[in-house]
Amino acid sequence: MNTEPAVAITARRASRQRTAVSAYLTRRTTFASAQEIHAALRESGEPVGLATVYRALQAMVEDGELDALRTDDGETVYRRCGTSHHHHLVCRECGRTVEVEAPDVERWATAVAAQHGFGDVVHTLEIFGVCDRH
Amino acid sequence: MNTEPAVAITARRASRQRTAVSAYLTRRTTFASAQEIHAALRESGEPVGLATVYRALQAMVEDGELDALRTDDGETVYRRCGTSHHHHLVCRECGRTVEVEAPDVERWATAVAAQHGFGDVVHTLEIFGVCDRH
DNA sequence: CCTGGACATGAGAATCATTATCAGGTGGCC
DNA sequence: GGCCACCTGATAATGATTCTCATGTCCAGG
Ligand SMILES: [Mn+2]
Ligand SMILES: [Mn+2]
Ligand SMILES: [Zn+2]
Ligand SMILES: [Zn+2]
Repeated sequence: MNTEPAVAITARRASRQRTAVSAYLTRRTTFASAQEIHAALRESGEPVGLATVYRALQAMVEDGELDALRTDDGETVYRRCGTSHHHHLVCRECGRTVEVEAPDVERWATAVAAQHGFGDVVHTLEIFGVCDRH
Repeated sequence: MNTEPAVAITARRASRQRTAVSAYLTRRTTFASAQEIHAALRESGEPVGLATVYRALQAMVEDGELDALRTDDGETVYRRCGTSHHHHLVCRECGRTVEVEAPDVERWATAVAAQHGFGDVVHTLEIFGVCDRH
């Protein structure tokens, strides 16, 4: 009989590059794009190939270590976030980000979907504004 | 003295092409991408340049005639929508879309932003699921 | 420790949606 | 009809992301 898991658990291997990307996002508190991370690491003397940055970010998102969101100018940005479901309040000026929870909204989203006969529901919710440091 | 408005009011001129794009989105009930619209119009024998499709969509969004949203595979899709503020419940399988209003969520978003000292707030909220025709 | 081989890296090419160019067309007020 | 600001569309450019593939390197087993 087959004792293998249906989907192989992707074994990640340690490397200087992945560590560098991960460490960068630990230091950083705002969302950052792959390009930005690539430039910053190169700057700081620990160069990592751009493709590798993309791969590292992708892996970390899959592993639930990072949240990703697409800016309206088409870049995907990443941030180390808490593991429980939450949304973001982001400053357009400085990028300052607050994680917010919204149980009422979660309930509302589920309920309105059910009312219209929709199942298997997910939602996206982000709030953008200007923080009080401006 | 200067009697001109600070920003010129963009005068839109009528054209077969704009009419075709507009009409297509009136017929259609689900979100559609520029590429899709371009192909459909060519198919139906009223060809419109791709750049023109993009320009028409852009203008209609500016004029508040269309809602636009970015799919997670990076395409922007457009839909003729109601003019009052609302959000979307979209079927992943067939694209069926329901416009939903959520005054509680609006209030919550404003309140949570204010609590954290954020002003000039906007938010995005979309719900995706699978509708009951599947 | 050693080693095989699966996994990772990175330079560069490819992809693909979108935007910019620019030469030629046209709607609409006079 | 004529002017001309605006519009069109073929094509090139852009830019983020992904793919390729030859080369490097973890690390589980031995
Ligand atoms: Mn987060
Ligand atoms: Mn809408
Ligand atoms: Zn700020
Ligand atoms: Zn459906």
